[in-house]
Amino acid sequence: MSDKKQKKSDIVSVAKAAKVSASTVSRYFNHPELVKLATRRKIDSAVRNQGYIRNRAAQTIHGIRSGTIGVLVPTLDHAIFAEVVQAFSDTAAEYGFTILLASYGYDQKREYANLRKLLEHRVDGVVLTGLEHDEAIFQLIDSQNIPSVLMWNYAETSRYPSIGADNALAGKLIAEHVLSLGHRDIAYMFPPTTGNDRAEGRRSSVIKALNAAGVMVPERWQLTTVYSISTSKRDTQDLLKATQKPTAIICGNDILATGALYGATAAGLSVPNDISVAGIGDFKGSSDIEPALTTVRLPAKRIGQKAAIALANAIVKPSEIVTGTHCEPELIIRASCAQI
Amino acid sequence: MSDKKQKKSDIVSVAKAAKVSASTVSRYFNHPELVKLATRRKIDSAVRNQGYIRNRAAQTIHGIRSGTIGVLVPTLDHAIFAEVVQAFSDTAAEYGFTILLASYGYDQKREYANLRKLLEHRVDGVVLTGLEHDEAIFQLIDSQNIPSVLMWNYAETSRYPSIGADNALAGKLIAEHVLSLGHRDIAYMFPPTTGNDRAEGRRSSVIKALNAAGVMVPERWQLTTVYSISTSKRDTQDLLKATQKPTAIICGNDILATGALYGATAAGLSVPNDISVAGIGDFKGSSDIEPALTTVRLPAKRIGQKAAIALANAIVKPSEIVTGTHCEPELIIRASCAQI
DNA sequence: AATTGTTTTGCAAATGTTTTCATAAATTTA
DNA sequence: TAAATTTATGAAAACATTTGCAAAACAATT
Repeated sequence: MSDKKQKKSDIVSVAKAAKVSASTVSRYFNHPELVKLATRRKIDSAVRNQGYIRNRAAQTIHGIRSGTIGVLVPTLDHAIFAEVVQAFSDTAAEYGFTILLASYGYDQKREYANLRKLLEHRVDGVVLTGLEHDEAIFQLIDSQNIPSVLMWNYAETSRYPSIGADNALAGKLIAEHVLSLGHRDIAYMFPPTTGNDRAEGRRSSVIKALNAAGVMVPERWQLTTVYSISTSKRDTQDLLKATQKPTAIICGNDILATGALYGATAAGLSVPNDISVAGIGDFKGSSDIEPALTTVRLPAKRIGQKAAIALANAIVKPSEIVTGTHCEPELIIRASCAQI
Repeated sequence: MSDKKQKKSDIVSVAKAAKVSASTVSRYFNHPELVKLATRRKIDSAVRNQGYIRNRAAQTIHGIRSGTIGVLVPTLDHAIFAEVVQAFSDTAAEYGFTILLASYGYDQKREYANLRKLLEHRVDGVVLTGLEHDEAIFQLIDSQNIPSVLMWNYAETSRYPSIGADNALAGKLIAEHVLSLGHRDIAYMFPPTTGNDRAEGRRSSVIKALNAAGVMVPERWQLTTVYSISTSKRDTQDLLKATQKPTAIICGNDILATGALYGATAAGLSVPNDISVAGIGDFKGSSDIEPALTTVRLPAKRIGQKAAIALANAIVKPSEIVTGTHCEPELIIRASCAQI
């Protein structure tokens, strides 16, 4: 139809067509109240039949905001991160921002490289996942002085404002719940915690709570298992082959807990009669599984939303200081844990 | 440390520090082989201690590639899309591209608006999810003539090259498998199919295969259920309250199938002895659930990778034509379906 | 040492916008 | 109706780069 001369249309070609100057067209987009209604209409139709699309890059060059936010996550392959990113992206979109996404697979080198890429694109702000990052990462962000927030975890004294749940608290909640049911022979299973301060926070607080109650977990019952149902199922089965069995198993996340549940069942034990299983996270299927999983809810959606709001505000009004927000984890008691 | 004068450093300040011209610095980045080793080193150190980060926006303005790819997905909240995006993003990153992500929640209006945003950022290419999209979307992409691919679904005659699985084939595979086990009283459960050509393709081909075998599914057994384990569990329970029960239930995806499994169990039936349950997708947990789910594998990871490769190539060598790729769905026989 | 060829470099124009400042047009006031 | 305001528009500079072209530097050949 309006192929014109194959030339991509720019602001001046629109201006020509509307018989106004480029400045006016620019104003039409950025400060429409400054241009007369009649002119506005002329421009409007010119824009339309040229199929003109503004070039964000050209504005960005002026130090104007790029309208993008950089999001750095370890992986999208864990439902919980996908959920948090989804919520973040939806909310950021309401503020007119588009998401520049990079994942680094828990690899600090890649995280740094990805951050650089995002900065090359002049993102208006960045979100990192978790509290702890390579010092180089913080320095890089500082040097560019753009707003940034840490999401997923919360701590009062984080390097940047953090919006998330206190993982240590989550660990404490579930450990104390299991203890309160009378369990003393307790195993636990966590993912590898290198470069993963979420998991580490949960783990150490679970241990602390258990120790505080005088419960020492024998080494055989301290499992480290990659994030995968099948692996945790297998590891649980192995664990339960021994004659000495724990009466409860606390898992670092609901994926592991799901695997543990299956593993226990496969080992011929009944949950929660023979053994209790607890998770952390309250993932999507956790309430529907049989038996429904006792866990601690980490409000992923809320975290994503709040993080987006905080960052968008920080970008729009750079003067106001952003503060972190604690999205409280919540103990969710279901059927997979029982009184001993 | 090297705060300099708080001024963000640009190519000329680097040039000054290295005592060369801006052009040389530009070449240092884009065509390093054109600059002498000694000069390269001078520039290198200037870049380092100024903490200079290139401005992609300023290059993009020259019609040079922006180094970004726009990814449009309905939502990240379905594990399967998260997985495909993750694979896409990883592979695209290997080619030096960063992902500009937008999700539209199956809303065509939002999909169009998001696409416009991506184009404003001058993405070098776009990926859409699924084969069918509003005509306006195709027109918009055409008008910008940038390469684009459709991922997730495959069809030989799609509007743009498609990289994905043939959903109709997936539906056929599972339906014929269930039929081959001798089932004739078959129920099915699909998500709402408006704006979701994946689900629609599966649904109609399941129906076709059943009809071809002379099986008519009574209206009561044709369920439409939103993507959620709890809903599908409830719907399944309701379905199984009637005295007339199907001997098998075919589900449009593994989430629904998981719910169906739980629902059947909750209704006091044993899977697969009393009733068989089949899914489509082979999601992460599907092999670990008890009983393990019979399903059709849609190779999400492979699809994401191949789509990224195809698009990256299309961007880098615009002359070569991109062709679609069929990533074959594969029947995965596990324990949830049995001979009648 | 002069000539030729090659490799490096710098200058200046170009890219698509926004914005400041000045001017023109429209509106209000006297 | 002229002067004073206010509102709308345009010209040109600015933004951070890239690139074509030409000059400079260096190396190789006579």
